[in-house]
Amino acid sequence: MTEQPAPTTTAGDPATARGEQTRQLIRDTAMRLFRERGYAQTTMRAIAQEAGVAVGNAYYYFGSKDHLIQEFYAQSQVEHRAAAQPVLDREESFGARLGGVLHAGIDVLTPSHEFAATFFKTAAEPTSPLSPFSAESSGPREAAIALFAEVLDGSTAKVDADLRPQLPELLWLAYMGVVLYWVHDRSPGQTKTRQLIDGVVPLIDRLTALSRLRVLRPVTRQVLDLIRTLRH
Amino acid sequence: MTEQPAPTTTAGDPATARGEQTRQLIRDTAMRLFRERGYAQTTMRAIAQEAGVAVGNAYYYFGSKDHLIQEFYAQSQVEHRAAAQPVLDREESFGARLGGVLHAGIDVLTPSHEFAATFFKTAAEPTSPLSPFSAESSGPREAAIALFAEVLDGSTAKVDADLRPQLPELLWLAYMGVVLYWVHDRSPGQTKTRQLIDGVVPLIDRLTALSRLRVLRPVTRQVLDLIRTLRH
DNA sequence: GTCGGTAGTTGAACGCGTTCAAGAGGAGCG
DNA sequence: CGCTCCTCTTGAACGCGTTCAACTACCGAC
Repeated sequence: MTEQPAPTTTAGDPATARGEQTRQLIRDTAMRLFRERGYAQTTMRAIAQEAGVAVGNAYYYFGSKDHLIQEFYAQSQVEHRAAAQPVLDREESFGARLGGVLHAGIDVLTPSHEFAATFFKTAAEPTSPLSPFSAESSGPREAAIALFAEVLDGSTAKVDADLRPQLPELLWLAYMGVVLYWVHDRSPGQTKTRQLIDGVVPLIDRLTALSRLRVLRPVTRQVLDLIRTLRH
Repeated sequence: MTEQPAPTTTAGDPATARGEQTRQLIRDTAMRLFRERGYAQTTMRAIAQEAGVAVGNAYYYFGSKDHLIQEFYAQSQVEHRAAAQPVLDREESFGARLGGVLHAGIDVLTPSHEFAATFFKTAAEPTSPLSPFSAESSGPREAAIALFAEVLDGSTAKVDADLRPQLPELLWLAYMGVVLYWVHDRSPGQTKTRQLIDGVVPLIDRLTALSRLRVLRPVTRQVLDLIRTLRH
């Protein structure tokens, strides 16, 4: 408000237009209210009022109330990546890296558990741009998959050569499963989800190791063939 | 309307009260409109108008628009059970029984693919009574699990003794996974889902058989322990 | 028969997400 | 300085799901 207009761009961001401040203001206000009151209890009118703009103005920047969720989604992914860094620096074994990264993901999401629960409803709709499988979410999704590629690449694990290129995406899928469980997890502090991670990580560790075993080779092939078939 | 009141009950149904006809009328009208126009495009006003009742009357029988979905859910389960009967009568091998029952489930759902897609959004919300894991859905859920128990019991399959009691619920869970894939399946006629079933059934078949193998015994135990831990 | 109570029914009203025609503000140009 | 154009902003209005106070119809009791 009292700030001078700043000649065309504020920082090194080339996308910064005139209304960029308003965009961020609305986004931040929305995120705060979502966390404070929950998704359903936060009205677009309340967001606009708290941000000091008109209702329609929010719709100039965000196509719908649901689109505000996508901001949360993208933001969480960035925080997840940052929270995972120490783990990736510290750990060498596949299991420790995977477990650490999964726990880091839940760490980041934990403050928003209640709110995230209601928003996953929207994310589950296939036609929604919010679906983690949708084209609109490809940015955060690929960043997440890349994170799991780092988990694998930096580890000492030995994996079946055919399985290896598919594994990062499968790990991401497993992470989505963990998040799905977490969303439904009613246990205090979501302890069960932590147990799920601690239980499923050695399992994945073991299975990836076993994938090189001769007896299981046909099964491994069967799985990989199926995945290739179902690829879009 | 022109029907005589019928002394307290119509048939052998003890729950048949005065308004039971209205209830069924509203439900059937809603189901029809959902299929014709989709969930979001069907308004409560339209349902009421087509059924020839007031809007508020629909809310006397169904707590919300979402609750109408639960009717669909329950109805689908009954149809699934009926469609599975021939398979259970005919097939003896575990794989054929499981595959047949999974295909039967998708068969039943297929006419409602578009509508079901939007309604799964609501089902995914943990707080919703529509969630397949919720207490309110326990009826259809347990019926579905019982169906998969029949798949197993009537088959010639030999399964690890510790795994066996858990398997029906796991198979139901796998079915939920298939349905989740089906909901997102954009391929014409949902062919990919059919491929998923055909691919995943021999896999499950193989894995259950392998569960008795000595090398895999520790893994089997690990999985079962985890499941027991995560049970509510 | 009539009278009370419950089950069933009504539709106007509320708050919500969303739309849109109208306007405000500033940059570039003559 | 005035004009134009484009970005940004406004708030009333729309249709939706949902609520609720009021009303009606019918059954059992007396």
